[in-house]
Amino acid sequence: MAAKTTQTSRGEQAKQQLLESALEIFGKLGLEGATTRNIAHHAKQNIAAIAYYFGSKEGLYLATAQHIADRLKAEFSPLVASIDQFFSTASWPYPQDKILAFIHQGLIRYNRLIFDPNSLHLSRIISHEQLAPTEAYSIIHEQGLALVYSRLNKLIAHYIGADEEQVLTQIHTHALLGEVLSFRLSREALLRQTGWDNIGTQEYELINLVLTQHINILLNGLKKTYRSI
Amino acid sequence: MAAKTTQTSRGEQAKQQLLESALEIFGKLGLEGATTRNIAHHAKQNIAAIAYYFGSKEGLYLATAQHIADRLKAEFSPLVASIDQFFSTASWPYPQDKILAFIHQGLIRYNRLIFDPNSLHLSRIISHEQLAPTEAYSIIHEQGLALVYSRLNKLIAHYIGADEEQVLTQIHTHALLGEVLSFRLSREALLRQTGWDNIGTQEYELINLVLTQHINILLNGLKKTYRSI
DNA sequence: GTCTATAGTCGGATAGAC
DNA sequence: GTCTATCCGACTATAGAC
Repeated sequence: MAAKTTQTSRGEQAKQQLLESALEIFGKLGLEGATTRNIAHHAKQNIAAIAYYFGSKEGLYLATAQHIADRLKAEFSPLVASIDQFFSTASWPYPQDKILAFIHQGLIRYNRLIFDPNSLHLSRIISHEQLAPTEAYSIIHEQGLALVYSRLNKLIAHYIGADEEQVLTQIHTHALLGEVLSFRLSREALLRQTGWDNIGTQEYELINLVLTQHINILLNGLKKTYRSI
Repeated sequence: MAAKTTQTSRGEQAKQQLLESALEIFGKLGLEGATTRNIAHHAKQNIAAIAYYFGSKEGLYLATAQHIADRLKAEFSPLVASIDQFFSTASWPYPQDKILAFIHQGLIRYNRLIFDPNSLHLSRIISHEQLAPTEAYSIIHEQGLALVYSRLNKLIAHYIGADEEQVLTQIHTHALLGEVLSFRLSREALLRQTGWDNIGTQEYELINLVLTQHINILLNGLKKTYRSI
């Protein structure tokens, strides 16, 4: 039994290492660019292990997508839970300052995730999938991104006084989230224009400052527009 | 001489067709995913033609980047020229409504370019390069994107009353441009959240409407902030 | 369960015919 | 200048030893 435990845990460990290396190397090189040799070598496992544990390169890629979805869920579920609780316990009209605080928390947490060195590869893969969606995108979106999008959209709708079901409202939400994402997705352009050679703590703080300001200006501006209708 | 002209033009045509196919296929599949066989076949040329005209697959990729930079230049140089002329002929304080109009023109033109079916592959390659920059990104940025970024930044600085050299100002510019880009870069997320199955004319108009509104709210909000300092 | 050796496939580049 | 045929390297997947 001791032997079995050791073997099982060794297998588990091999799987974990393969997954983490896959995250990194798929992130850097994309599905096509990455090779199973490369991933196996980086994970200090032999090439056959990938076929054994994940069936194929594709299987490993999908497992990586599931891993990303799980990470997103873990990262946002506490916030999502407290937002859901807020809406189910607070009574209408919901306190506006509380709603605004939730929106800030959500977007700032998104921004932090994006630049967290431990999650860098994660956002690379998500971006790749946005550009050229495969089956993996469904996993990531439905189990991960959609959580954040829908809550953020609901919060924004209630703050500016719009209908959360309306497409126009969803576009507002998308645009706002786009501000956050642009710092990751157009990272290279940002670096060149600012002359930065990296986005470290200082740069991150500046970005956060600007984002916070933009969120306030935009949401309060939209609120006025919707009120006046 | 007639023969020579014919041959030259045939060669030119082959080069052009290869370039256009490369744009499309590199855009769809990325540098790694695309194959020279695929590109040559799509261009109705033989495989050896790529090596002959562009030296290698890499050479073709760089030529594609140059092609993109040229397209960007062609698309924006009239606007850039009139902006430069505006700043050199108008006297301080520059008429604010004129500046705002230029900003709208720039961003809306950017948005149009992004969704123009003829330019779709172009923005795909740019996005790929933002995620994993190669030598090609330098060509695209320095000869194409930087033109737009710098003029837009100058306009925004003058409108909100900030210093165009300041990093903070550049971050404002980046965030604003990010709103536009997000509709392309996070296209898949947008489609899923709105339930759209494509971004056609109607959807494009809605996006434009929201963008225009956001630009006005944000810039006027920032203007107040900077005034009050 | 784990690993090595290899089969089978495909892609980029090139030699040489026309 | 243009094209076909082919080489060589690299990749995924698998068969079979341990």
